[in-house]
Amino acid sequence: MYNPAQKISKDMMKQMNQKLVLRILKEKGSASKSELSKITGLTLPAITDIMTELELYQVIENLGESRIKRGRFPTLFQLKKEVFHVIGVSIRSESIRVGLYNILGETMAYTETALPENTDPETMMERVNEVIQVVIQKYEVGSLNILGIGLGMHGIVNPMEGISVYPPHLQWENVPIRQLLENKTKLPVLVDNDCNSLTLAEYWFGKGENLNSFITINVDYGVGAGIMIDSQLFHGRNYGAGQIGHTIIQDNGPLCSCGNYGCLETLSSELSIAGQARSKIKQGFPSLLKERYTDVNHVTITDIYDAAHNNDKLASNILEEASRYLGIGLSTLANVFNPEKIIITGGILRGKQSVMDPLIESFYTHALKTNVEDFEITTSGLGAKADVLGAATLWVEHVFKGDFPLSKAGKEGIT
Amino acid sequence: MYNPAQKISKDMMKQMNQKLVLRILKEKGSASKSELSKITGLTLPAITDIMTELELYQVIENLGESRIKRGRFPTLFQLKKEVFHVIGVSIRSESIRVGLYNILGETMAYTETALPENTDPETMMERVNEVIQVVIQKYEVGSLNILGIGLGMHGIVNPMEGISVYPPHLQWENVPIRQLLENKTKLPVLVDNDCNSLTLAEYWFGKGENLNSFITINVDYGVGAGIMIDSQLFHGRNYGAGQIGHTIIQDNGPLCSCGNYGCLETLSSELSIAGQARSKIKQGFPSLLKERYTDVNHVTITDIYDAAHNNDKLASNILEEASRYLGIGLSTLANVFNPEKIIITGGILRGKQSVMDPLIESFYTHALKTNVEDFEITTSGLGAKADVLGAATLWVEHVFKGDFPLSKAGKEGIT
DNA sequence: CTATTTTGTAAAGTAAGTTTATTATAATAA
DNA sequence: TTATTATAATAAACTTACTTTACAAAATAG
Repeated sequence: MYNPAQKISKDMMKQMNQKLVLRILKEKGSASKSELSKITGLTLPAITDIMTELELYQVIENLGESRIKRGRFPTLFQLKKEVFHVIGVSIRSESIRVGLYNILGETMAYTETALPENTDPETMMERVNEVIQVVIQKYEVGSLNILGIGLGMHGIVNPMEGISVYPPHLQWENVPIRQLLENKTKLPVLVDNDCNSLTLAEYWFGKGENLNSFITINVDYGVGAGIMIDSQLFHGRNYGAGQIGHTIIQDNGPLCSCGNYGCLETLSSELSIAGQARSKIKQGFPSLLKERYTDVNHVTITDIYDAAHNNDKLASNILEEASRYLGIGLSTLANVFNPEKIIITGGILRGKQSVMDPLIESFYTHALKTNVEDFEITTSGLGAKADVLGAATLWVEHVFKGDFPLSKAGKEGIT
Repeated sequence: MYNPAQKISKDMMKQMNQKLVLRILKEKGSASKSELSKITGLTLPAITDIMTELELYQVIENLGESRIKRGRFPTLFQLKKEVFHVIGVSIRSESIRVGLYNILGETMAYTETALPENTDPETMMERVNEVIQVVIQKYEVGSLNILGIGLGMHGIVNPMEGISVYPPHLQWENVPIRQLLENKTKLPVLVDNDCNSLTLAEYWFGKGENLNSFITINVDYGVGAGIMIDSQLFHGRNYGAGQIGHTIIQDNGPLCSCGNYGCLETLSSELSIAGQARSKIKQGFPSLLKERYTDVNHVTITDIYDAAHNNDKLASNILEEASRYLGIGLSTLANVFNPEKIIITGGILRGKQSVMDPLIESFYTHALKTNVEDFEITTSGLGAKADVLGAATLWVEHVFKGDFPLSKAGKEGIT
C-alpha cells in the first residue's frame, strides 16, 4: 500500500495536546495546571487555554485546592467521569454480554443472554439491541451521556469499515456489523476483534497500563494474541495480525482445522485439551474423569480443570503438556516482538497453577535470554468479564487517542 | 516503561511538513509547488514558504519549467543530491565494507578489506577509520558534504545509545561503538543492527519502497528478520525484535547453539545446511561434493549451492528441506504480523530456485490464507552489497524522517 | 485577442503556542 | 507585623506555521 502523505495541521496539534492532558488526568486521577505544564512540557498559559476549553465542554471539573509546603495552593482538576459513558458488547460462542461503563472503566450495569436460535447477522444484532436497551433501562438514562457502543467479535474484523470479515464460528462473511447495529440502536458503534479489545482493556485498565509494548494472549476455544506496539494496537495489513494459533510448533504434529499439522491450537487450546482428554480416557487411561461420566463425550474443559485441581494425574499431565507447548509459542512471540510484558487471559486461567507453572517454565526455557530481561509474563487481573470491558474500551481509546476533535466527543454523545 | 508524555509543538509541525515535502521529492524525483500542495494537502502559500526555506538551505534546486496542456507552466524542483552524502560501514564476519553514497542511494565509492587480526573494539574501529579515509580520498572530498557515517553490525545493537550490546561472533559486550568511531572519524555516526539496516535499504531503495509494513529476512550464517511496521522500523523493547532464528519449529529437533532444540536456525541457516551436508557425506551418501574433496570438512555452503545447480541430489535435497523449514518459519511471521510483503535477502539467495521454489511452496502451504491475500514473498533486488547501502541508509532515514530540524542537516554535514 | 485554465505570489488573517510581566497566595525569616 | 521567598495562575504582547483571499503571470483554446 502506498503510504499516504499526511500533513500536520494546527488543529491536529491542538487535538493531540488536549488528549495528552486528558490522558494524564485519567492516569493521575487529578492534577493542577502547574503539574500538567511540567509533565507535558507545555507552558502554563498553553495549559490554561486547554483547560478552559475542557471545562467549557464539561469534560473536567474543579476539585478545589490541594495543600503544598510553600507557595500558593494549586487547584486540582479531574475528569468528569459521568460525562462519558460507553456500552460494551461481546458476542461469544454461547452468549451475548452487554455492559455499561464510565470512562474510567467502572461498571454501571451488566446483562448477559443466550444467543438467538438463528445466528444470522440480522437476528443476532436484533438480540444485541434488545439487551442494550435492557442495560440502558437498568440505569436511568436521562442523566448520562452514552458516547457509543463498542462491539468485540471473534475472527477477523475490519475496524475501519466496521465489518466482520471472517468469523470462523459463524456462517458469516463480510458483514457490515457496525452499520447494522448503528441502524438499530441509533448510537455510534466501534468494532474490533475480541483479542484486540482485550488488549485495549489491559492497556487502559489492566496490567498493560501505559506500557509501550506488550502482548495479550487469549486462550479458550482457540489461541489468539493482541499486540500493542508503541502504545498502539497493531492490526496488520488486512487486520489479521496476532494469529498465533496457527503457528507451527511441532512439524508433523496433529492435524489442525486449518489443514496444517502441529499448529499451536492443536496442542494448547481448550478445545484440543478436551479432545485429548476424551481420547485418552477412551484409550483406557485411569482418571477421575472416567469415574464421573458414563458417556466420555460429555467431559468438558471445566471438568478437566476440576480434576487437575483434585490431583487427577491424567488431567494434570494433559494440562501440563498443553501449557508447555503454549510456553513455546509465547517464546516465539517474545523472540520476535521483544515486548515488555505478556499477559495471559481467557478460559485457560481457570487451570490456575496447573497451567501457569509449566507454561512459565517452558516459556523461559525457550525464550532468548536477552529478550526476557526486565520482562514479565503474567495473568490478567481483569476478571471473567474483561471481554465486555474490552469492547467498551474501544471508546476509551477513541476519546483519549483517536484522531477526532474532542468537542464532538462531548456533544455527540449527549442523549 | 512509562510512556513519556509528548507534546506537539509548532516547530515539530513545521519539521514534519518539511520532511513530508522532501520525501515526496525523493520519491517522485521532481515536483512543482502546485503538485506538492495537492499531494500533501497543504496550501500553496504554505508550500511556497517551505520551499523557500529548503532552497535557502540549498537542499533543493530549480529544474526549470515543465510543459502542461493548459495554463501557466509549473516550475519543477528536485533534491540537490550532491548536498547529502553518507558513508555506510558494514562489519561482517570476514571483512569490513565501506561505501560512499548520495542521498538517492547511488554509489560514489566502495572499498572492502579484511578484518584486523585482533578484533577488539579499538583495533576494529581503527581499521574501519582507515578504510573510511581511503573511501573519502577516492572521491575528491572538497566538493561534497558528508552528513555522517552509518554503521551496521550483527547482534543486538542499541541505536539510541550507539552501543553494540551483544554481538555473538565477537568477544564484545556493551561497546559504545558510536562514540569510538565518532572520536576517530570526527564525523557523526548512526548505528543499528545489520538486519534493520537491510530493512531500511529495502524501504528506501528496494522492494519495500514506501510500504507500510513488510519484513526482511536475512539468511546467511544465521537467520534474522527486520520488521517494518507503520513505515517505522520496529526494534522491540530492548532492541531484540526480529530474532526469528530461535523460533522453535520442530519440538525436539536438533540442538541449537542457544541451548534449545529445533530452532529455525538449526534447520535453515547456511551454517546448518553446510553442517548437514558434511555429516551426510560422512555417512556415505553419494554426492558430487564427495568427489571434489578429499577432506569433507572443507565443503562450504558455496560448494553446496554449486552442486545443487549441477543437479546433485544430496545438495538439492538438503537445500530443499532447509528451505521448507524456512517457509514454515516465515509463515509464522505472516500469521503473526500480517505484513504486506516478505523480502528475502542474504547469502541464501545464491541457492536460487533450489531454495526459493520449496520455500515459497512451503510458505503458502503453512500460512493462513486470509493473511496472504494480496501479498508477496520475494527476493531482494539490492545485490550483494545491500548491507553497506543499508548502513548508509540509516542517514537517509534520519534526514527524511528523523526528529531533528532540517537546517542542521544541511549545515552540520559540511566538511 | 479574449476567455479560460493553471501556477504562483502578496497581504491579511487565524490560532496555538511562547515570552514577559504581573497578580495571588501561602510559608518563612527578619 | 512586615518583608521575603516560593509556587500557582493569569494577562497581554509576541511569534509563527498555516489558511484565506486577492491578484498577477503565463500558457492554450477558440
